[in-house]
Amino acid sequence: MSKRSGILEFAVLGLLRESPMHGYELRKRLNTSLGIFRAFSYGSLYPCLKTLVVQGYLVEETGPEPDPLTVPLAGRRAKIVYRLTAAGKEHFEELLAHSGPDAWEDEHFAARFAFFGQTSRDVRMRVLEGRRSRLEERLERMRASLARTRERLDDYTLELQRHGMESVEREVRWLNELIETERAGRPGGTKPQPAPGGSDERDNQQQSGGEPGPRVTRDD
Amino acid sequence: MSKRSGILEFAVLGLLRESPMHGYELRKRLNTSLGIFRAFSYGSLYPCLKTLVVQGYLVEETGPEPDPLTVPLAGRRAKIVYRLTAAGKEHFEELLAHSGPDAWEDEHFAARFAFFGQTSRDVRMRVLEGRRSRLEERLERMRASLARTRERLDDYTLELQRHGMESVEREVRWLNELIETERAGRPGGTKPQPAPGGSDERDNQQQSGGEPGPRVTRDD
DNA sequence: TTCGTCATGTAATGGGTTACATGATTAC
DNA sequence: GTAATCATGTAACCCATTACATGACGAA
Repeated sequence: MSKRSGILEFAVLGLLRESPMHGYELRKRLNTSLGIFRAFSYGSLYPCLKTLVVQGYLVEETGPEPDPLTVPLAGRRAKIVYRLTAAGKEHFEELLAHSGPDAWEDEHFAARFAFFGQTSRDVRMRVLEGRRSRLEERLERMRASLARTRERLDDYTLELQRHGMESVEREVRWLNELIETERAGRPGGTKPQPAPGGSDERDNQQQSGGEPGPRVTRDD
Repeated sequence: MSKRSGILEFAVLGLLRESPMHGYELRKRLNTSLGIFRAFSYGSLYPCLKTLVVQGYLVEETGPEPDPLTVPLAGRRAKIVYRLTAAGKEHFEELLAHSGPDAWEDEHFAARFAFFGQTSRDVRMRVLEGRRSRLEERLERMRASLARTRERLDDYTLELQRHGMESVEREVRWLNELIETERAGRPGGTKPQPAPGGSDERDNQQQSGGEPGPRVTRDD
């Protein structure tokens, strides 16, 4: 009942950091706005919110203060709006910076990336570089395994491996570009709240091959 | 204790179809040879094997028949070699053909693809096309969501979505090529046991952009 | 004789899902 | 007044993981 450590918690804190919301709305944003996350269900979202409240990272606010005078009904079930506390904000900051051992895995990385707009540049750099080196390890192992088993596998398996490797390679290139852009960006050390003006030189035509990593799954 | 329905079961059956193996070896092949699968742990593998035995899809064979005369030791703990039964083979075939609702998701698809060498052409076609239409649905939703929220998101979120969409688009193109190759291939309807001779015209230079889909994760 | 690797397992836990149950509000 | 969708939740399960425990076998 206490150990919440998943993408969901992270994403909830991140979204709530931008503005208070109630559960239903939260879930929608999880599925659509961010584009990255697989569709979390209410079955996981609501319990998660509860424990975050218990931990003191969130506070519930019952209803948008509808002026008790105009709404005399007693048992009126109101929307529960969740607001991030100071402790919650701090906790989120820690999660961003801390970078546990699995922080570079696909979904964890995607989740972090999704909140880059709220992240300081040095943390962004660490995340991007961490992800990159994780992918490079992956490539290493794939290359090794491929060399070991070459010719002993049928064409389909080979094609699958080749395809997988290319995907990873592409993502590495993508990361390289992002890192370079990041390096060249305004040297200001922190919080570019609205949006990073950088990365505009090259328009969105077709170069700059975007790639595989960030998992996109179905929303509702 | 009865409902085994995961990638693991599928992969185990598929690997065992090629040849009998014991658990330890099985796990290694799961992690490396196939390249696709995330590293399954013994904690999931062995229980899985047990239930498959109970279900009659596998039989255990204790040790490689080391000739009882030469090895008189009584309690000699032997390797347990698992062999696919006829029922097991049939079951695997069903799983391949059946195509439940989540059969087109990333890992399920990758697992199926990994056994294409043992799969009939029409099933291969169905799998590839199923995957493709699933991805196209995904694209549809992504485009819609992007159109809805354009300009209201910061550059990073946008970049992430763009990147995600490109990944999906690339995989669609990859599938298109595979499907075309499949269509053009030898018209023989079934089991190209060793390897499909097709898809050789275009060498592995750089066209035919391979892409994102099949999840590759770390092995041990 | 000790270390690494092969080899097999179990118990507790984790992070999520589905299916279900309920009720309020809005649009027709 | 009824259907869709907004809104909140619970219980049971799923598929896997980690950490742990055991032991055989080969090579240094």
